[in-house]
Amino acid sequence: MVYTADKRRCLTPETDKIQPYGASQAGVTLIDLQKTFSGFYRSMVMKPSIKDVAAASGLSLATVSRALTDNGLVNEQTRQKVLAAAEALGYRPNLQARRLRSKQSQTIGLIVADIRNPFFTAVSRAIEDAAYREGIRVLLCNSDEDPAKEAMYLRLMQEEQVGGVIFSPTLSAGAAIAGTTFDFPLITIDRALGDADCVALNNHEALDKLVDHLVANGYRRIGGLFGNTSATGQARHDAYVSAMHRHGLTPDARRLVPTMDAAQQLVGDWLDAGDAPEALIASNGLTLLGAMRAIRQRGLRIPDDIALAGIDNEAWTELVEPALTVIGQPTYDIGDTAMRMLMNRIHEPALSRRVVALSGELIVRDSTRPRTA
Amino acid sequence: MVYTADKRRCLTPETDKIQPYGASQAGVTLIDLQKTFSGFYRSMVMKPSIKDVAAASGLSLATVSRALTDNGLVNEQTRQKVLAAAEALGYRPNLQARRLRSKQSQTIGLIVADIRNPFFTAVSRAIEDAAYREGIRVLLCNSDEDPAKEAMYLRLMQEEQVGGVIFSPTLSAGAAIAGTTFDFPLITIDRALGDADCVALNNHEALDKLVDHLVANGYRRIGGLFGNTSATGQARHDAYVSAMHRHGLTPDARRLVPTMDAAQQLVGDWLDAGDAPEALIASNGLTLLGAMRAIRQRGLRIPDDIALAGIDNEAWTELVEPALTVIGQPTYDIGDTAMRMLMNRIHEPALSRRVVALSGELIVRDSTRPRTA
DNA sequence: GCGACTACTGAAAACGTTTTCAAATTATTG
DNA sequence: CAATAATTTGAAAACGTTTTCAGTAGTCGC
Repeated sequence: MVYTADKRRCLTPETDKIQPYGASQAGVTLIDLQKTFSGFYRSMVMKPSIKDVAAASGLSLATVSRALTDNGLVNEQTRQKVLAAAEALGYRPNLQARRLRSKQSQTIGLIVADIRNPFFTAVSRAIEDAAYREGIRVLLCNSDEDPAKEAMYLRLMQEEQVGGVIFSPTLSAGAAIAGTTFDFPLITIDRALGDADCVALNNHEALDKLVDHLVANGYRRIGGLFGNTSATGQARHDAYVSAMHRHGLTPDARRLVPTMDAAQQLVGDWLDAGDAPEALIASNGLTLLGAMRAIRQRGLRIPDDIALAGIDNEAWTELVEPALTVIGQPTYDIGDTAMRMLMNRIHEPALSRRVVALSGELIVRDSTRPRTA
Repeated sequence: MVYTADKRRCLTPETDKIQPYGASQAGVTLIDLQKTFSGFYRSMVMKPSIKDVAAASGLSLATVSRALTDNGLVNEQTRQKVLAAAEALGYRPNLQARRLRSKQSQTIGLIVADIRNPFFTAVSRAIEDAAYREGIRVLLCNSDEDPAKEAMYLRLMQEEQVGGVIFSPTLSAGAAIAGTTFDFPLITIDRALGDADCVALNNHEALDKLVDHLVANGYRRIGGLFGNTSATGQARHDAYVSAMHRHGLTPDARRLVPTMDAAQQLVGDWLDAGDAPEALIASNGLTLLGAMRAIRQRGLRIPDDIALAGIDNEAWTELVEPALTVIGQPTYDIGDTAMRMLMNRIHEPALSRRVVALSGELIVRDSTRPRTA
């Protein structure tokens, strides 16, 4: 039996009447026929189902199903027979049917702001490694920091009956999904959200390290650049302010949409205004990049005119001249931990909320050399 | 009715007997109970199905189904009634059931070598944008250039009944899947494979541009670094060789595993050996990075001691000192085109093979300044 | 007012599995 | 050896949809 997209058109009695064929133009009919007989990727034979395996092995559906999935509920000899028959027929399970019946999708969702952000790329790679190790699929979505998209994707995850979701929410996500309960556990990464488990950089410690380092190297007027779309921007901002106060210094923080262009614009204006700080901390890779470009654009020297440090140890930070001092995030660890926590919570839903703060590593490079002036 | 993971344990007669509870330690029993009554994310009521919507609206299953999916097969008034009922009940379709019955998974697969490679990140972002625009899910897999993983993921895609797969195969993939036919169309990106549609950079043109540019700037002894795991490495190598010959120059190409570390090692050895070329072309972002590091490590000046150019206009290439001359790949275009071709082929399976070569852009920067020596 | 068509609806089958329930067989125990 | 338990199997129900098929009501043209 041939299974093609247009099977109906060619095989059902309804279309054996003159009318449909007569009504269609010659060209269309031709294409239809080609489609029908093209063996390029549609196999010509019906794919074997568990039923066929049962018939071939002389056993019942139930037994075959058990042999193929369970472990130990079936006689080893029988199991081998089933496996052999399945192999011979080239049987492949239909995951949709399996999921429908078993109510287990073996799938998790991963909603990140933008996969092009190297931080998320690294994290998601870790998540995927862990997932596929456990035979779990990952559905990846980009929210673009857009609360509407976030809500849509969360709804989608419901429909997909995912077992859980790992998520980096925007600030507004909290309000948007407040009160909503999901059929799956939620683990947030990088940013906190409501009462969901969270794994993120230890922001307080990270900003402490950066400020301490800059102060130790003689900088006093230290400015900060923090994202205004995420709880993390907020957390880093607060940590920066308190670290500055601890040193008896006056914080000078600017909040912005965390994109390269916005940072370049903002830092440019800041520099042009003439009240530029002695050192600048950028709270993520993109804003650090924007800041660097703005400084370069104006022909200023780092760190002599202005020192620069940031968060996210991206490859380029080491290659630029001068190399940039950064806090390296344990990206792979974050993803791996998130996945572990998710698996754990799926099995033990009642655990109380856990927040894991992972330490970043201060990587000192030339952009924050001791102040000479 | 409560649906929890351990429903069976609490409700079936089998476990109402003393034995299981008696056998378990107190702690375990406690956790089980917590799980049962935890409303944290498992909703306490059964999710409404299409059946409930039918009951609520006083219509049949069939009509409700049609109202929810079809367009025009149902009276508009009826449709509104259904929609209202669905809304009131908070109905969400079960995608597994829908897919099982309709045999349409509305899902495509995306198998890339490594999502951490910015090239693939950019491409996959384009693919996902296009996919979600069409209401299609994307299943992302990293093959790590491992033919065994590739084969495994392709089999997985079969089981997922995906509508199609976009794939960046290794060189050996061809041999591995030769003769195999899939139930879905395959579009390869970046690299060719068998008779599958392909969309990639116009490698010949790209290498021509690079070599021409270097020659025009006075370089003669131009070395090349090319990956040995992909058809693309091969294609770029061949294009390089023919471009060199066209100029009457002797090619000096090295093949390697295309990773940063391997490139750094190889270029380091090359430099140490004393026969380093005047200019070096690296065939992708990772090898370019490795080459840059090796050159830096030895304190050599670019381009005075050795000029450097590559393929892939990654953000860092512009920021390093000196900025690097590269061929920028139309990454977003590649993904977008691949998706378009896939959709097209799903609808018209019989089309003959199409290979799309997109032009890259030569971005001239300081690393290939005219030769002064 | 009749036949033919159209627009709409519902009952029931189907999709390919897993799971339940009960039965049959074999092993274990006192 | 009888009684009980454990192991292994199969028939049939279930999962939540879409699709087929058939039917009913309304409309149109003559």
